[in-house]
Amino acid sequence: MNDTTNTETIATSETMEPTKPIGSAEATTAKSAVPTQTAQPKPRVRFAPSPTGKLHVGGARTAIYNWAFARATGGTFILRIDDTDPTRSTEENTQIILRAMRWLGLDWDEGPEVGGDYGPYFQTERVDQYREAAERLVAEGKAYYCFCTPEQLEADRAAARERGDSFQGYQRTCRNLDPAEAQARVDAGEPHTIRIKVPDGRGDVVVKDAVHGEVAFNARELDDFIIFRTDGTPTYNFATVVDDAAMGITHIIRGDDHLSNTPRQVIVYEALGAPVPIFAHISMILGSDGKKLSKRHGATSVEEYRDQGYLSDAFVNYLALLGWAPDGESTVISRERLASEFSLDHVSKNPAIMDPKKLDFINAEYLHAMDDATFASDVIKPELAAAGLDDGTAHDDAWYGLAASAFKPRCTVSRDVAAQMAYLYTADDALEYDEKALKRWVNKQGVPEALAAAQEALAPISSDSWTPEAIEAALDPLPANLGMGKGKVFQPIRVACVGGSASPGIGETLALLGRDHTLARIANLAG
RNA sequence: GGCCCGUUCGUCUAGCGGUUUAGGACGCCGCCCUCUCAAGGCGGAGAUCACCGGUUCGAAUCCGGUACGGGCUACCA
Repeated sequence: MNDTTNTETIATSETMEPTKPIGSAEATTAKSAVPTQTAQPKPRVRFAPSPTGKLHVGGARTAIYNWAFARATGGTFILRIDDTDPTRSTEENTQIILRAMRWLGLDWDEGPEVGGDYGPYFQTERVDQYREAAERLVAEGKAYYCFCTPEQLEADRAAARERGDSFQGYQRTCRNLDPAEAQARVDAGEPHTIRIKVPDGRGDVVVKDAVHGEVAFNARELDDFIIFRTDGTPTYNFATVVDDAAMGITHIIRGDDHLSNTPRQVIVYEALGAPVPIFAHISMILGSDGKKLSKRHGATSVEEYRDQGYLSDAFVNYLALLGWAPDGESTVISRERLASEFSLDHVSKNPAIMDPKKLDFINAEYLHAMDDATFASDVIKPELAAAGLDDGTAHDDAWYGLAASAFKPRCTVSRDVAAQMAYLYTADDALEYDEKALKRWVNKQGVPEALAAAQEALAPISSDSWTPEAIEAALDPLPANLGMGKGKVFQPIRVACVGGSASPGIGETLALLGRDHTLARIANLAG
């Protein structure tokens, strides 16, 4: 019956008309519209995660590329939840994924919570469509019932292996069963699956891929794979295609672990009579050892990165550039640029190793680019609150602004800030001193004199004029007066006030600490 | 086993037959700034473009093979 004996490229970009749902408003208006051949249909892309776990970095990058492609081309970005695996899919995971998508700032035009003309957007709610499509294919002779048991299949496979056959797939045992007889067995309740029929004489299946070019597969290597299981549920390779066809998806951007499955899916598109989309298979993200990213390598889910204090913009920036480059120069690229310049032809083919150091660098760039007021309100206050140090009312805006300018350049990740500011919130007599700092700077000759001199110089400054400038002006003459180096004088003061040898400039540090705490702490150490 | 994909500094990449002594960024090292730690400025090391053959006047760039890595080959997605 199928005699398309050709070796043509089938996955051409031809007419990529989205199949509009019957009766939709657009479908009726489209009919009356003047036929414009030149109008390039807007791309429709989708991100279709399975809620079998959290959103991991690889999935996040796939989502970012889909989103960016849609935005850059004026297309539509669809979020669909592929929850056909009932044993592993959970509602909780769905929520985690939606939350992660929102945190990443990847707004979807159609999908859960926003709806759309091509819904529903959960595969479990579309099962009728899969059933209907499968039965239609059976009726048209493009698919058939298979009564082989798993044991039988396993035995066939083993036998093929024994024989040394290069093909170890399904032997097409049930392919030529008489349709009427098969139907009778089905009606009698015999357990069965439904398999797609790879057309006889089908030449090479050529997958048109925006990042890999054209990839040819010999159709004879393709299995008559199962599209419906014995339990009446559709398999991934079938459900996805039915959905993508029904939703009018024009470009499928996904992980390259799917590349080998693509010719099978192309067979389904053809059986369905649907246009074959353009594919873009992007590489995987690997851990530092070049192996698949896993817990061993550190954080793998986007929520872990969020919790560690990475900025959404920076995270998206980093992931976007892991495998895509607008040019050879840009390292920091705004979301706006990503959304306007992204293109599939600059996506690299090779797997990318996740580099936490570079993520840190980019995050720091974003942090440092914030103005002080924003850093204070968006980073310092929430972080201090989360650490239980300050509910945001302990100081006035000027103080938080000063803290921002003092600590901002010292942070690479938001969460750094609370740890760095902790000494500003401990009780004066509970301050812990770093052993090495004490040894190196405090237990030295001349230090008691220096601390006493500092106290004397600072005491006259009133709380009202306790500013970095005033403090520095007061302390500045001390080294010369004491005949000591600056470090010899300032470091003991620093250790006395913060407990360690690292902090922002002495003026800023003491200003943030406040007059009373400063004098008390110096007195404590001078003892 | 079969089929498919990939391979440029440690890492992410630019490069699409001559303009390349292979460019940028992270990281690393050094110098400057400096009261510490950062930040910032300047500079440096770092890639025989996996390997072997071929095409060409000329190849990182095109072709073939090899090696190594990865994927698919499931009634997983």
